[in-house]
Amino acid sequence: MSRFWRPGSEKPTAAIVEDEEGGVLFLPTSTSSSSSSGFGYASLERQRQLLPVYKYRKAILYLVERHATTIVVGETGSGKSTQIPQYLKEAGWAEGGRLIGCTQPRRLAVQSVASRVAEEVGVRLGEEVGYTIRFEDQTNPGMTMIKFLTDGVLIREMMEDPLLTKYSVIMVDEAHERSISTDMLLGLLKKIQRRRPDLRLIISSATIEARSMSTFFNIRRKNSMLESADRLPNPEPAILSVEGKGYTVEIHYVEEPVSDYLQAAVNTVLIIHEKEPPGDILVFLTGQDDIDAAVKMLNEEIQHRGRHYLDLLILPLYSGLPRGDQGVVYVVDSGFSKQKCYNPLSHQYPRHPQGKEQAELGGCDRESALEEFYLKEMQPEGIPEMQRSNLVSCIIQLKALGIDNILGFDWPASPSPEAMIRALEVLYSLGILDEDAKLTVPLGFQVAEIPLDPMISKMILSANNFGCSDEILTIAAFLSVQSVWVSMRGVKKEFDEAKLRFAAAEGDHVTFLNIYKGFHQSGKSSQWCYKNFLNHQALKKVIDIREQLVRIIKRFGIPLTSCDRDMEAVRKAIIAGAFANACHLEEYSQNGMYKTIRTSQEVYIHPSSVLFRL
DNA sequence: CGTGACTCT
Repeated sequence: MSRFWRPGSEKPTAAIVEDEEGGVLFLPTSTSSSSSSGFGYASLERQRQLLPVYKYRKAILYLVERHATTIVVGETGSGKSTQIPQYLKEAGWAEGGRLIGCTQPRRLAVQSVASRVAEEVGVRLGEEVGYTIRFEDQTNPGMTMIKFLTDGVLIREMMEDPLLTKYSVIMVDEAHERSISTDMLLGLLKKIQRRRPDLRLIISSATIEARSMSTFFNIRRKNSMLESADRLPNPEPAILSVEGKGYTVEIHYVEEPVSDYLQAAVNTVLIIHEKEPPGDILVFLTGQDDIDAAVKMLNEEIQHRGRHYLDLLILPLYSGLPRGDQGVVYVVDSGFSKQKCYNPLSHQYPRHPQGKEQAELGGCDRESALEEFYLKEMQPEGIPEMQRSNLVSCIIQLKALGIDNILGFDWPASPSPEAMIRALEVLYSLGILDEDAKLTVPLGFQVAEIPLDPMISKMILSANNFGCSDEILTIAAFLSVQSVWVSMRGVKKEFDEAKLRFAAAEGDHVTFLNIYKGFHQSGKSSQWCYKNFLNHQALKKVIDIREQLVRIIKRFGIPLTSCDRDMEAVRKAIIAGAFANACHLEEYSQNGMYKTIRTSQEVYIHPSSVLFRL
């Protein structure tokens, strides 16, 4: 390896341009804009050097040394996520037992980036290079130098260590996604920076939202600090733009809008398989049900077409599944994504969230009018999630970190006062906050420590009064996974029968207890799940969450007690947490209409409930 | 008779 630039040594000779906001902007010095496609069988080291980010190695290290915050803008594929942490380690940022942290919004990304980096560094995952996600800590204290983690885990770590003293640098990746936890993390890191001027932040983003990020992180230091200012990093953020992708991307558009986007995506996959050279194909769809449906459709096609379709291996990939291997060549992007939209007054999620009526689809050979549509009409980013979400969990976490003035918190995107007040109301009515909006003792602090929706946490803590913590922990774990039922297309009758085997007259919560019992008796068998139309993966997650909850309540000194068949106790505990959602049946309604007590909102029992039409 | 946005702790 050639020489590394170390912090404190002479600055690199790259083109530096002062930008209007006082940050430093590096422009690419290389004139060759050619991008190589594919890395062939080059060595790992050679592959690293071919990544676009490699040209900016010195610049990045220089900026991180000199600036408290560095904003790195670069397209997917530039190598930011895998390379920058390694550059930092090579430059000495992990020396003296310090950690280089790199956050990702999703668990899958944490695992795959971490294992790639471990491979490049040439170490076993979990040693010098590790990762932490919920239920899985692959780090070795005293040994780990680069640690990948979800931003949610880093926020949790702040409860133990509010200034994150173990970290010398924290890189927040995918900041352009503006997820609740990323935005919250950015706000908290800004606060930490005031107390820890030595901490370096790297904000990594795929889009030029860099300017607003830069304004957000621009902290004016007080005069009292001027004396030591020459030893401290510049508080004004630096912006660095990484040009290039590292591989070529050809984009093809459909010529006309398609009526069935799923069928169109499936057809495109078949065309690529038939006509293009071999390679893995990644298809982006909006959710688990569409993914499962597409897998089924493709497998049926393989059955029909036979022969040279038999080597087509169809694999689903979503959060609920274990990680699949990488190595993608073709991408089919349906252009649709699902978003939540929260109304603080009605507390409802609209069934059809805002979105484009027409989808784009890669795969055909010619450019078309739809390309223009794609470029003009499809917004790259929407309203940050923070501004369209229920803030109950978010507020309680900030409170637990000692941030009392929620309305005055410095958010990257401030939520509406209505949404904040609604969340404060709910927390107050649950007894989690007092009249001064402070966490109550012990309830509020305990709720903050439980990694669940505060309503469910309240349910758990109330269960102690009714002697049913055993049952309520099971119910809480079920309420924390998507759905334990597998999606059924075409086998409705058998599905309904399977469900009836577990159905309880008391409702869905008690039904969960029956499923849990059955799953345990089966020895957690996946065969048993398959027979009963249950999602094995989801039930294993229920077990994991339940185990985590058992550990937490034991720490609080709450015993695990069962009420046996006393479902009255279970119902009382549920109501203690969920009373804000109480409704009453409209007596004269023909169609089983209920109205919420709080706002007289019309509601109906969901068709997936065991109480539907009873 | 008739449905379920996606993450994260």
